[in-house]
Amino acid sequence: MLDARFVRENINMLKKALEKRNYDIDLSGFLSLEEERLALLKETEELRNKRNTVSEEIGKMKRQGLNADALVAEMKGVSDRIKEIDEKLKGIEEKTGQFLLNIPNIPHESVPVGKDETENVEVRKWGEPRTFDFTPLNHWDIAETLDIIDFERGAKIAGARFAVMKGAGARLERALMNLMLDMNTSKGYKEIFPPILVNRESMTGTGQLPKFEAELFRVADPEFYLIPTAEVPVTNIHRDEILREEQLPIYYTAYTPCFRREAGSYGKDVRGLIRQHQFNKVELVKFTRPEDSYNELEKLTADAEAILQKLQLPYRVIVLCTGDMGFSSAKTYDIEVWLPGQNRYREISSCSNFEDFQARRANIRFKREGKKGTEFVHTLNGSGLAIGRTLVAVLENYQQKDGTVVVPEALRPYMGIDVIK
RNA sequence: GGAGGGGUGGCUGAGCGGUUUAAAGCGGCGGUCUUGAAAACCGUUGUAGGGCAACCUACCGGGGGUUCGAAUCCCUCCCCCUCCGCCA
Repeated sequence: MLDARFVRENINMLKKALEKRNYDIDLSGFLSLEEERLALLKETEELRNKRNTVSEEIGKMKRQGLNADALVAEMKGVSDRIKEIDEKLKGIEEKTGQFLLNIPNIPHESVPVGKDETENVEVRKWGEPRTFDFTPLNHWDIAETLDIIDFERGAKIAGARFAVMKGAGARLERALMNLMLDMNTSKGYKEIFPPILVNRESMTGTGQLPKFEAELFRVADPEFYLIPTAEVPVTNIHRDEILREEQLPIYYTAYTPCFRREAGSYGKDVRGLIRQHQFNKVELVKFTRPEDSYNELEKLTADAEAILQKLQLPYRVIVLCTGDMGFSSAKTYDIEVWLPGQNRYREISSCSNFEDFQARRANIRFKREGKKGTEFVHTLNGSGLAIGRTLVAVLENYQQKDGTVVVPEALRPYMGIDVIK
């Protein structure tokens, strides 16, 4: 969310930013609403001031046994007027609040301008895609032969976009989770295991609500939302808190299952593990001082990359252009891993700096040493990494001609075997 | 699921319709004293919005109501604690 005063004072800059992001939002109504709101605010505050002083006076008179009926009658009128104005204010604030909640973040100046994903820019590449002396298979074919992922039974038990992991498949899922958490915690990230059902306030705090309700699973009674990413519960750990400067930066890492409706993705990635309603992910979350956040974004991205390097999986890093960025983000790097079965790079991690966008919504502030007042922290997060997609990458990159899969060196202590057969 | 108790400033904890602009203590910060520290003593101590200076307004779990006036009374929702029941 952007600050109302900021929007008021930077309306032209905001217009340009929205154009770059392909957002068509009419800003003209906002300014007049704000004008009305501030005028009403001034009026009600003046009336309250009058009521406060006169009410005190009435109290004094009554204690002295004097008659205060005239003042009481007058204040009755003042109170009615206050009520009337507050009613109007509430209506206006409802409108401006909704308006602000639906404005996306402003892209950082270093983000390339572009209309959609075709204009994202590659930043770097790591590793050489392996050359095969046979035609590499898709992971679902590999998995079927090895009997380690069961899509049919996943569909029977739950539905489309669900899978059952079996034997070495289940073990591989767990091995990846442990490797990632071990690597992240060794770099100073504190391990968190949060609730995966959360309330409405938390979803609003990180920006999923109110705009993206259709992409979430919801439990009806009592009402909860299933998290689409650990970003939600972990960022909300510090909702409505004032942190001390010396606590920053805070690094958290969390494994959680993630749940996504994938509404509107019909026909996309219908086969395999790439796009599931339920998937596992290890997440990295940071809270930083504003002046540190872009440096921390580079470090966070590098920490996610380190896992792919450890697994010897080729990847590239791209910076998302203004037209392809997420709603809450000011800058996003996607890490894409090489998938021989699809002969292309696929997203395996998304690392973003939200600046103070989430912090303002979730009211996460900090106090500088020896300075008056508070400031919003900057929040960042990134996958480190999506486990299901990493498993796909391992299967496809380490497959052999005979249908078996070599276990990457780094995973052997966790798997207890060298080859999945 | 049943019964009861409770949510007040960084923490503990009073207040239960108008000298409370939220008492007191602890903690924090500044000062006096001291070679230094501790103790003692004095002062200070939240957040947000509006004017951006004095100042004003709001905030005692959230929302609504009664009243000239609400932390205090009423309604409603949420959360926490204790006991019973059930149960990983």
